[in-house]
Amino acid sequence: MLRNDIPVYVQVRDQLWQWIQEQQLDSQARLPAERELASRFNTTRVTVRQALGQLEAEGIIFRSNRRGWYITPQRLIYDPSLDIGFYNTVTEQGFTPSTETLSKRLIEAPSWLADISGMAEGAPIYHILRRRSVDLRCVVVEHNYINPRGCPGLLDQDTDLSIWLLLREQYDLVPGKRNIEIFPQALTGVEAEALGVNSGSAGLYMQRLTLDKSGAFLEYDREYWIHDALKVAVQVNNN
Amino acid sequence: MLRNDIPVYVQVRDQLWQWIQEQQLDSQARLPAERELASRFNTTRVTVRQALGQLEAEGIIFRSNRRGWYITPQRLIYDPSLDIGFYNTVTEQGFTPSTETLSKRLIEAPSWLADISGMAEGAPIYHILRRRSVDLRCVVVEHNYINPRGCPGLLDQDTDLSIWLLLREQYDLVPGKRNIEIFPQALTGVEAEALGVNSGSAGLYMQRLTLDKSGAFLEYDREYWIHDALKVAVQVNNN
DNA sequence: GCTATTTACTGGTATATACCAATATAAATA
DNA sequence: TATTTATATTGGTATATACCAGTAAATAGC
Repeated sequence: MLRNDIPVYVQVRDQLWQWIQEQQLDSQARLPAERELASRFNTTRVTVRQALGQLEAEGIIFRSNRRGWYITPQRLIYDPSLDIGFYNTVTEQGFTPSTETLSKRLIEAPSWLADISGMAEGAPIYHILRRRSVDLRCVVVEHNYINPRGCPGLLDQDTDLSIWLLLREQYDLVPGKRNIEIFPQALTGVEAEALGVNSGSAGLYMQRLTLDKSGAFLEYDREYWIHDALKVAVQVNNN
Repeated sequence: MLRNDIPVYVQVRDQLWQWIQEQQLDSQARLPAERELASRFNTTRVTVRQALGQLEAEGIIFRSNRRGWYITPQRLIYDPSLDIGFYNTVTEQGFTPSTETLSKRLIEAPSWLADISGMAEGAPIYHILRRRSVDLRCVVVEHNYINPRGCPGLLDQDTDLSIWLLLREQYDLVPGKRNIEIFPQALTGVEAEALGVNSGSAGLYMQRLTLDKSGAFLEYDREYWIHDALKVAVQVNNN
């Protein structure tokens, strides 16, 4: 069975992948324990973990802290150029969203935020920190920084749903230009902890700077996504 | 020095990161050998490699096959919504680009490409496969699928530079609507091999479907990026 | 001075083993 | 029945060791 010219962990990876397909395991189904797999493939746990790590990198499986390995759900398709909102995006694709507001308060703009937003350093800005899940799996931690001008009392509202919906329906604020940045980045520190993953896990960072129709600063947000949870889809029309 | 409540590999990771900053190592500078680091931190190579793997995930360092670990260069800032092209993007940011055309030929559109492009299955389509580097480091492998209508003889041109430049200047083709998809994905198979990285390395997948002004299929491309090589920046204006 | 060969070194893979920390389950207790 | 406690199981971390494969440097030969 074992070939000499192909590393064992690659063979385990591929056989495991084939086995997953044959079993037609459901999303979030649990894999056998590492020790069980090690004996089944007649190798050690170290090598099995190397194979599991590869399947994790490919987005086939994910780990839940000391509970086991599970089949990764389908990626959420997400368009950061629109203001549809997380809740609608998730439900429209047949998943169940949930949001926890971890903190919301009025802060004084630090220098980095002043630079980005064009506001004065120390100016009042709403800061909202939320953790959002798809089918009970935490997928993103999100920092929202919102210009309070035009939306007084925002923090008294329920922020477990869409902020964009609030801004549009309650305050009549609509976005104009957006500046989006996206790149892969490991999850560390508070973000990793909030998402319940190991520090150093693969992630996707996405930030958005949104101005209103008149070009004034409206909102800036930083999102830390689990690497296998989403597919970014943007429609662009360059004239 | 060693604390009991923090994992050794985390301490090694953080001390190594601190050391890198203190040394003010240049981009692409080489780190000491793993065995050297292991003895310096008084631990084993396995643990050192765990720490190195974390710094790699964070984009601090990268590995070159059996040659060693190096400091990661700054990310390339890249706007896939424009047709500035790789060459100009890289040079404008002070780096040195290079491109190798690995293959270019006329193929018959397979069903998946027909579905995406709206062309008939089996219809002729140009396929160009290129590998592109920044400062001699391979960063992306790119598949271009181009509608030959409007650009006959494209394959006879030099494709080591910008294809968009060719399309615009030689054939007067300009892009209209774009549909972009981006998500983290491990590099495997031919892409990993072409980039000279291990199968299963972290990467970023990006695809673009571009239509011309009249809405006809112009180009579709699939790009496989090294995870630490770029930052995607998109400007959007939603009206 | 150049080329080909050898040698040393590097990261890559693999085994065996051990203990820890968090979780889930089973058993005991109220 | 509900709650608490003990136990088993799971993944997480760590050491020690060995050999392999590709790269780079040193050496020998011309």
